Amino acid sequence: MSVPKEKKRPVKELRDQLRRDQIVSAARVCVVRHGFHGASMGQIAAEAQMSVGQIYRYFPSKEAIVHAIVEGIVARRLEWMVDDEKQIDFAARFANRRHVDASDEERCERILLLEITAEATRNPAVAEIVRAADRRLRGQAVELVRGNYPELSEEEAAARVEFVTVLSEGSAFRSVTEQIASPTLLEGIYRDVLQKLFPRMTERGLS
Amino acid sequence: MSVPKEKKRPVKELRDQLRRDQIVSAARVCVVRHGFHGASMGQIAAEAQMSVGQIYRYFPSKEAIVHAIVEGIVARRLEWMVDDEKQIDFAARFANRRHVDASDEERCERILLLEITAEATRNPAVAEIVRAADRRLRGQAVELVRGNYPELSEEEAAARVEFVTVLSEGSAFRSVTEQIASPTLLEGIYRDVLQKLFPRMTERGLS
DNA sequence: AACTTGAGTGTGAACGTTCATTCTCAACCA
DNA sequence: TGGTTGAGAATGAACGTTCACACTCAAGTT
Repeated sequence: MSVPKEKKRPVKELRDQLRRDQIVSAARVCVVRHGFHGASMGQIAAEAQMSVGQIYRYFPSKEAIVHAIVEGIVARRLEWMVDDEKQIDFAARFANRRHVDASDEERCERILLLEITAEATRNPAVAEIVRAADRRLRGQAVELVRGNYPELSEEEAAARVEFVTVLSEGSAFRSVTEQIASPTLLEGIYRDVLQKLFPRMTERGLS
Repeated sequence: MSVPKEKKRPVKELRDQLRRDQIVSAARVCVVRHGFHGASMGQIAAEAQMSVGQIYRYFPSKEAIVHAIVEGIVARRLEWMVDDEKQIDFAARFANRRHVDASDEERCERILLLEITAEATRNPAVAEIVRAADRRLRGQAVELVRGNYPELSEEEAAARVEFVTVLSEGSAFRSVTEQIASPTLLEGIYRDVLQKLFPRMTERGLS
């Protein structure tokens, strides 16, 4: 009885994972459209092109889907920072990121981050996921900075990282509402500020 | 028949306004606790210590209450900036605002702003209220800056204002989740950056 | 002074929906 | 045939909203 299982499990699990991805992806669309509480299972099912009951075969509850979305977002933020090819570039990249008319995908990520932050203020489980990711992200960033700027104390590095994070999230959140100021000038300011915080960065980073 | 009415109208309208304030205030509490979609009329009524039906005497719908909350927040942001006693001080004040453990009231305002920004990404009416307030706020700030820094072009002033706004909203949003970095160091960075953008500010502003 | 009136103020049950979740049952492989 | 996969009806709770009905109280009528 165990032999056939061993043979079939891998393909089944792969398929299941694909299905879960499909559901999460559909849920993301619905959440962007209607918010965490506004997105109904019916809408998610329709978007995923399957029946409601089907979804419950892969997720125990709506809450679990929400968690999956949250985990996906924070995971992407982590790897986005880590695999940025050249270490400290992330700061420069962020400076440029803004105002170049973002792809739909990027816009969704920002809206979802907004939604998640709001949800984290009242949903302890979500808050914990966000906090955990935040800690890892921060730790990694501080390590990176200290590698490039050994003269900085850990505290100083942490403060600068926090500042850049504020800049990053602030610009992300503002970019989902209105945007008027000249991108060129604004980018100049970002560059100046980041240059001041990370002097050796721009030599490589802004190419 | 008209004489008694004329005598009673003012007091009635005052009382009605008080009532509306009471409802909005209760709704704010519920929205902070459960989000715009999560807050139910029943909860709001309980919080306001009146029956559900009573609320509908003062507001035509839940949506109307949401609008009232949004308008309250953006109005407060506007006047908060305007009546800041000394013009450009708002930037300095913002630099200090962070990390001094905020009052509950301030925390609520931030969470609501978060909620509103999220709602604005999908509710056109809310989006328009936010946009309108944003335009007024930005206009006012740019005017202020140009008064103090006539050497700046309007575009340059607008870009600096936008940057400060990003900083302000970014710090507000981040302060509702986790906060680790040293407040002192972080404040130093804020000060440096703002000093660079508004050189004549700190002489007065940070006292 | 006692009574009637009627508008204003209040309640909470009821309505029609919609929600998340569960259940049923047919179709389909092996 | 037995286990998996599919759809979608059933369920009960909760939602926003409405409504019928009570209470209050000052003005008007005897």
